[in-house]
Amino acid sequence: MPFTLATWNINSVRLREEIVLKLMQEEAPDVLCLQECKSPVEKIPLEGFRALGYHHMVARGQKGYNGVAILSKIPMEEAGSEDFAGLGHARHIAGRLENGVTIHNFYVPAGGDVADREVNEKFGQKLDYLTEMRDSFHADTPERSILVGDLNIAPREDDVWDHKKLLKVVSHTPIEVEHLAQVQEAGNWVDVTRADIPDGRLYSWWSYRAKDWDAADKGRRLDHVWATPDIAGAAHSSRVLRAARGWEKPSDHAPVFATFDL
DNA sequence: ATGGTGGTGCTACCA
Repeated sequence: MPFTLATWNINSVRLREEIVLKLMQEEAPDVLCLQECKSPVEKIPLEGFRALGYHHMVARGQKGYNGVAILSKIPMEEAGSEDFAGLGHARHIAGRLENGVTIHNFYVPAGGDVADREVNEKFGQKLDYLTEMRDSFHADTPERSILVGDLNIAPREDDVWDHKKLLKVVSHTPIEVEHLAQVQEAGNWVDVTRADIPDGRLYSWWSYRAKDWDAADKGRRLDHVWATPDIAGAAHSSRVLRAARGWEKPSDHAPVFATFDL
């Protein structure tokens, strides 16, 4: 049975319940992975989601910050969560669908403003988080798995609006890109989005601070869909729903989709 | 070189 998955940094699931429902109604992914829910799990507004067929959820939450959730129309059981770098943050949850596919949903630390761990503790935490992700996939090679989320890194030159201007900007520095590449290598992860859409600029995030985000188009591809090689070939129809960045009271991220024929 | 816009929950912290 084919299924469609979407990943979306929602920047408060309670404030943006209406556009989550809109996405569910208009796009109806079978599985919706959210990041930055900014809500304790028990305060996620499930009623409307259930009414649209999303009867299954696995989630981790905390008050005000972080938070990840997987909402699914397909039966799903929890498959663990990790606290990489020992931050005590709700940044990872895993679910296993009834077809045996495991989904890892990550919200990698943003890393603060300065790309130097000596002066910016948050940058060090981001690198450490990625290193521990790498080690965990190295220790336990994932199979039949999908990894999605806001990884807060735009790895390729065509994942940002200006490669040279962003080389020293957190999210596109060489050391972050190298750390992300090591996570990818450790799990043999295939970048499904770029396997599907190999050429051209592609973004999933546009700052709130731009006057006209659409016209300026100073975006970055921070949100990713990866899969293990045993199922990556089943993926197709990848896309970024750019229009969602222009919806009422938008998140600064747009949802990223992929379909798997499994 | 700087400040620009948001969310959360109390005054800054985070993105």
